[in-house]
Amino acid sequence: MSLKYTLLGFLSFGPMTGYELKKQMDQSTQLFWHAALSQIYPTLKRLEEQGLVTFDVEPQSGKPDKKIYTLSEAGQEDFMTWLSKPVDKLSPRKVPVLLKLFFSGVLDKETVLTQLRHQQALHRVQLAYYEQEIKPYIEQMVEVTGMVREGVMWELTRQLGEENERTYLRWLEQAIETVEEKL
Amino acid sequence: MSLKYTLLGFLSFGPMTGYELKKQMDQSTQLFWHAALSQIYPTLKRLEEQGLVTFDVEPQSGKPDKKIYTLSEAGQEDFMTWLSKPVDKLSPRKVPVLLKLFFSGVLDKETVLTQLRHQQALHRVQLAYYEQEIKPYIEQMVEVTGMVREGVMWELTRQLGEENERTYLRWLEQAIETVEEKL
DNA sequence: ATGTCCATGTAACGGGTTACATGATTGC
DNA sequence: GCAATCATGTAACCCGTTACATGGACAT
Repeated sequence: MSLKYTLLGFLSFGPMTGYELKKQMDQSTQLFWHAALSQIYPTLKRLEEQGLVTFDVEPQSGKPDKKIYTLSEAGQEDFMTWLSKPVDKLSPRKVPVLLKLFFSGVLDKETVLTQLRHQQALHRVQLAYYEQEIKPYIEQMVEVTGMVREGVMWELTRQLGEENERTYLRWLEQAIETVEEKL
Repeated sequence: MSLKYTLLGFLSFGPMTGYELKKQMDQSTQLFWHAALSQIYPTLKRLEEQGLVTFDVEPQSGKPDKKIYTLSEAGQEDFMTWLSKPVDKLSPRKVPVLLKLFFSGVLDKETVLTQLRHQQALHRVQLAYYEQEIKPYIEQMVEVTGMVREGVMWELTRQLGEENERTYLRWLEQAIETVEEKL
């Protein structure tokens, strides 16, 4: 359901093609919402059928013609209604590693430590990504577009991501110690 | 795919019915893996067809007969193979609130603050749940079953959940301040 | 030569949710 | 009287992933 609003949301920033929407998502919301092109294209089609977006075709040679989507008035309204509504539930997560760790009491110490160290590597990369890629990207985006209010919210979501990674890394150190001692 | 291993995992603790498996999940893994009964029953059936579990029927009156599932040797093997394998990717998250906040630059200050305060309430409840329900539950479980090694891992996953909630709450306070000042 | 970027899509499949169906017992 | 607990399941649907298909431009 929320892919719909991701697309409407980005289109509220300006007209775009499906391909460009995908790139936008990859550079920003992919941390809390992502989708493949094979899901985006049919969804845009459906949104057009529902009258929430319209599109113009820009002919190209050698590539398929561009379909540039624009948010309609009905789409803008639908989007704003969704946006203003408070979220009343915590979103249930699915985290395969935690599931594995939950059952890892039967494993020997070394296998669990390997798993934890592996996670450390992954989360260090992710933290660096938040600090070194996303942060400047947002700053640049705000500068170029002048979207200051939006920038405040973008930066807030980025900060949560960064803090989550720090928490995870702190926990991993603690977890490694605990496993070394007690398992 | 991981529901399979959740079920095999709990069955590695001992024979159980589908209904009991659901209860186990609700009291422990639901924080990082959950499922409805309407998904659990067909999955158990499939696992039985694949020879990973077997079941005995315990007749009852007034209720459907109990189907008590037991992990087979093949199931045990499959489970252990999965368990030992390192997880090599971060699991992509989908967090509707963050998506909403990401696009909330167009909203007025008060609407965003309402959203954030609402989140505060939800996460305070969740934190209390980790501290006051899950923690004693794990302790009691270890005492009753003597599963000390497993208990170490259960407690570790709980601690991450708790820390995540604390991080979220800290971030919310910061976010509220930022929105009050800058939006 | 090989791979990535651009730009569109379809088809098959799998995972997961919601709704529906049955029916006795226990607690408020 | 009404909801929750126990205990099983099926059917329809939606969301999302993987694989497949096309084909030129440009970089390594």
